[in-house]
Amino acid sequence: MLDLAILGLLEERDLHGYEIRRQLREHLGLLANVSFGSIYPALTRLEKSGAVVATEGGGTEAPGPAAAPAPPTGSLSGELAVLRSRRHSPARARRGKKVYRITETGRQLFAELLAGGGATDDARSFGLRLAFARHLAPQARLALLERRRALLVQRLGEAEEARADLDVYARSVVQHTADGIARDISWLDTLIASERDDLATAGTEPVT
Amino acid sequence: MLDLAILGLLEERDLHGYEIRRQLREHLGLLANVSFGSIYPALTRLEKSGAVVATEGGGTEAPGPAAAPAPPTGSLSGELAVLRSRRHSPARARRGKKVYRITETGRQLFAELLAGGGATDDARSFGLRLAFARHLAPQARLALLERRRALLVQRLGEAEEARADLDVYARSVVQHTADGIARDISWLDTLIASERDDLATAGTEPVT
DNA sequence: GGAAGAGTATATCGGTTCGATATAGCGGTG
DNA sequence: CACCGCTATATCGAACCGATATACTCTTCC
Repeated sequence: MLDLAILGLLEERDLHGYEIRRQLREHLGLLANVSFGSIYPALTRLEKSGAVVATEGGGTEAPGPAAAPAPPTGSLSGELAVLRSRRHSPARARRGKKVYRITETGRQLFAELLAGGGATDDARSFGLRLAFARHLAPQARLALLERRRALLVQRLGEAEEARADLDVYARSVVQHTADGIARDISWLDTLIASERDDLATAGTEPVT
Repeated sequence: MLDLAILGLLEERDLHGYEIRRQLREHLGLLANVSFGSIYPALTRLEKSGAVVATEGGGTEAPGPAAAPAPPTGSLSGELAVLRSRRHSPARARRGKKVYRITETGRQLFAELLAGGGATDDARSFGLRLAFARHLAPQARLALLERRRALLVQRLGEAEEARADLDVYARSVVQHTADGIARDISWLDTLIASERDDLATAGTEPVT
């Protein structure tokens, strides 16, 4: 689900496809190494479903190397300005750069995906969800962590049942993977403890 | 690349689709949790390319050399299924059960995939390759491990470059992932050392 | 000054995998 | 004997990837 990742980035600023990919690779490269063959179809998809809108931005923005296409905070007027400039100066606009903005529908979808909506159990989805967990309510965050923990514990149990007649290499791979899951679980434990701590102190000491 | 996994299993005994899935889940469940939606197309694919042949139904064993579908030592359910089906439905083999056998072409393909033929860099492919590494020549095994190690070291380096302005959650995920890669590397180191050791003792002490 | 190359940007194609679903024979149990 | 769960094969749509095509812009070097 890279819809989640895209919406998460758009939640902070408007971006175009190329920038989205760069940000993902730069910040979450180990977690989500996405290709254009995924990004652009995903954006089209999201646009079709109304979660984002594309503004044909030919914006004469600062052409610096790190030029973030984020418009000034006056969002509506910015949008109009872009449209107007597009209308008035036709041809240029560096080959139809499409800047995407998240909509209200998109924010709802994001919240739903984040909370575990179209729940896919793979590590990447979870990692992505957790990476955007600051957009989640504290108790939802805790629920996410605990759901993940329960899943991993179950998986580990199933794996332990049938550790069978494997040769050295296969056994080593399986053992290493299992160790990795155990490590994930104890990592989750520290996160869960920290969350609980936050909840408790927020509850008992509302004033600092 | 689950072609690799399928061929690897068929390398040992003839199997049908359902059994292949079960074996994969049972033995390598953490590594390759495959669904039927992948298995059957893959088998069709492999059959079309001549890597495997399908023999309709239960009976008719051992016309070819050495590849009897049921060696008596295993006590595996596949064996039992074959025996059961043979006992209860002699000629018809319950709704066209297709048993697949690997061909010489298939063995070549397997060797090629194992050595890193259609090289995909994901963890699963590598895990699968290593799990079947006993079919590999010692130096090819070593090369596989070292290639993987180099890749992971590079990835880790790239990730370290850009550890930037992330909030607690995103940073935790990224850090945890990076730690996992570091752990993978040191695991590979022990495997590499072990392989080198084997090579050395095999070289200097050809007689045990 | 202009050719070459690197970087920015969007898009499509074929192929693989997944999850869900359909179908159907079979064994055992209430 | 009717039902349930297991065995077994198969297909569908959607998602993702890697490769590839296209085209514009900016810098660099001769």
